[in-house]
Amino acid sequence: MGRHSCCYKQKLRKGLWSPEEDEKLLRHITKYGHGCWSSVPKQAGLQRCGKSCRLRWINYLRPDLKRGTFSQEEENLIIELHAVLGNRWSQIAAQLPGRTDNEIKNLWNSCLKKKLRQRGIDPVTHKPLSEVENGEEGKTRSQELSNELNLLNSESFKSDEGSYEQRASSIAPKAYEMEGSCSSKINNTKNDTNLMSNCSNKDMFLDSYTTSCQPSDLMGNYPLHITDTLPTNSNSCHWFSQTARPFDINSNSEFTITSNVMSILPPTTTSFLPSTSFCYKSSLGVPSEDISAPSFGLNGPSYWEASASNNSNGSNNTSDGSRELTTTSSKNSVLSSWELTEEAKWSEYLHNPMLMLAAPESLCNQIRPATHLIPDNTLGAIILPDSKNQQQQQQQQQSQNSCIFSKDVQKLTAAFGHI
DNA sequence: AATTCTTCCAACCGCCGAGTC
DNA sequence: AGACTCGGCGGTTGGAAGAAT
Repeated sequence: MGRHSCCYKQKLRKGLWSPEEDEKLLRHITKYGHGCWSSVPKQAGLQRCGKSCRLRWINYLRPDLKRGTFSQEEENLIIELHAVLGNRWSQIAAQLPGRTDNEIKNLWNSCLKKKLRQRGIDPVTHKPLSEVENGEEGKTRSQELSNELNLLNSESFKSDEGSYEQRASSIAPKAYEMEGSCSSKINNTKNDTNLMSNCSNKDMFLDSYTTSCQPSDLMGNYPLHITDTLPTNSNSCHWFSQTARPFDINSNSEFTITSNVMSILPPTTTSFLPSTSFCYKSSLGVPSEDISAPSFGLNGPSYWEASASNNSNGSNNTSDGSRELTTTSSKNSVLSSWELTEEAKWSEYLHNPMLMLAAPESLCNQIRPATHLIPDNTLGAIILPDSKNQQQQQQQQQSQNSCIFSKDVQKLTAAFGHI
């Protein structure tokens, strides 16, 4: 492999980033914004090329990144979107707030492709393997994708030809059927939300989109109780998506979330807001104040583990069955939020939305919104309910979203009194 | 315990389009 | 118009970590 041309000019570092480099880059961007990426390394005192800095920021340092494993809902959404968009990872990532195209691409290549094949579905065409092998397809995949793109870009598609789920289901019906696609997490819900049970896999999944995409959801009136639906697996830090609002706890001491479809609505927050994850406490009756504890969402490469306490469990269940508010790195190390080391503190702000909100205004203001990940409005509009007044609905939704955001901030302010 | 194999993912590479001069 | 820079994207790779032998 050759070195990128810009890296020939100077002797530039390659490979994994050290914590020191991360800190330099973070400090620089926090203070000055990234501006012109090519000038960032020089200004930040880094021996890296601008591209490398940009990539590092986008894929790792950005404060609005969601960490942790992908939920079943996210996986299903990726499959759906892939059926429509193909390998347009950046567009898929735009529908999954807090996820990067690189992450999604890796997930697809390492996991989802395999799963689809195991289910007898061709990961490229999203059709049954037998059908693909028989060569009965009249169209090539590229043709299909081209057609889909045209549809996506056409106004008629947006307004008249049905909602996204209808399109997706017509394009890739098989994708919904994988994994018993009613995600096991959902099906395991003790409370039996009824939202996603009692239906065929496909219907369940689609219904979850259709029914949840209602204005009321935007106001948090569509509570899917996730207390028992969240993964209790290995990596153990259970992350909320951008749509999860810790404030919902107040109602009944449980977190509630809206369904995944919220993820593909136009974003309502700026880049540093709670798209980052919250660790949660799963047991009932957790005082909401507990949530205010700063969770340290560092979930990075192994070198961070140097500052992490040695708890390989990661789940950290307590004797009473509740989970302590802990976080993990990707390697299952757990760093108690109360055991932060000095070297880790700077990144609290990065990875903890609560702290970020409480951070000095100057700090927040200086972080340039990650506009590259703001979902395209066109695509965002696709999943909105059919309506003659779609545009008006969009405006209303935006208004509502904005309203929600304002309320959330107000609640945060009230809760923490820091802002 | 040592070695080999497999998986996963962070990061790099090359290409492309847009913007500027 | 052509050269150049820059940002962005998708494909690919290298190596760390874990699993298997």
